[in-house]
Amino acid sequence: MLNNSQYIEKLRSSGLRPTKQRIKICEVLFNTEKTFHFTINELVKKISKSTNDKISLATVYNTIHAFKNKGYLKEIPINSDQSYFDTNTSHHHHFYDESQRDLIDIDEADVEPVKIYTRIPGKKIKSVEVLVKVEDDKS
Amino acid sequence: MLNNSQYIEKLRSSGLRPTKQRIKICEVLFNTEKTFHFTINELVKKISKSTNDKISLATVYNTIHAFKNKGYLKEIPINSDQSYFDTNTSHHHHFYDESQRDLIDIDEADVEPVKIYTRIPGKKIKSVEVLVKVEDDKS
DNA sequence: CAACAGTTTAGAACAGTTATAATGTAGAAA
DNA sequence: TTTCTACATTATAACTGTTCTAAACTGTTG
Ligand SMILES: [Mn+2]
Ligand SMILES: [Mn+2]
Ligand SMILES: [Zn+2]
Ligand SMILES: [Zn+2]
Repeated sequence: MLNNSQYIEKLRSSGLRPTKQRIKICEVLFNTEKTFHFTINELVKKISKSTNDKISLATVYNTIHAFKNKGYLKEIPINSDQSYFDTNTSHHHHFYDESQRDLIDIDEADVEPVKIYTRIPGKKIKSVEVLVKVEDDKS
Repeated sequence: MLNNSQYIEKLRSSGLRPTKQRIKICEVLFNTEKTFHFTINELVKKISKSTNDKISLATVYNTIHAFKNKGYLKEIPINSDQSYFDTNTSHHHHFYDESQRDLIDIDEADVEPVKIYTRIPGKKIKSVEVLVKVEDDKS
């Protein structure tokens, strides 16, 4: 739940001018009670529903990538079909429901911190992500 | 390190007839000292190097997918650029070197088993995968 | 060996993503 | 406020990895 001047700040700090298209994208992404996961296609649909103006795909991709680079969005690797993004940028893990093709957050407190007893010389750890794939109980 | 009759068995049990193209693919995949990770593109290059016959892309994709479905290969979710596969089908985790775009196995013994204290009603866990992204130490 | 079901293949089609270049606009300067 | 310019938007083309197609080919079975 943010107001316009906060969107403008988010855009400026991502190196983007605050245009009306980008502010609309911000509203859809950040003016929500809860964080959520999305594909670009789903986001574009959400945007069309919430405005009469049409925003081009290129603008959506550009804005999403700028936010991702700035750390205002995370990309979640699921498979190679399409990109999944997350408006929850805190450190957390995921269930992936393969039947529903649905990503679900796992609260940080619900996962024992992952301990890794080996390193790669000359490399430092950037992130540790756990993906728990689930399916219908009966199947 | 397997012999031809073992490849034939792998193919048959995957629902595929043992043709010479598919046996060549088996050799490249399974006739190695160590397991390895690959993209389809890398695999096709490896195949061309090890034979004079050309094997079509469609045959490679079909065979890889049959092996994946049967569990003789695993797909590792990294990003949406392309699919990464693994001839190591045992339960293990990965480092992903973002500078080198390189996947590296983490030995099962080098990761504390991941404990998850929450479940999704009606769903059962299919897999738990840890991806540790690393980058050059200086950067 | 004949017959057929399954296989290979080149290339087309497709989907997601990125690039292009003409037109439009935000914001700064005058 | 008007003018100017760097940056943004857009439609659409290009690109890339993957899947599909349909004709030619081959392994297998009788
Ligand atoms: Mn996939
Ligand atoms: Mn990506
Ligand atoms: Zn999440
Ligand atoms: Zn591996």
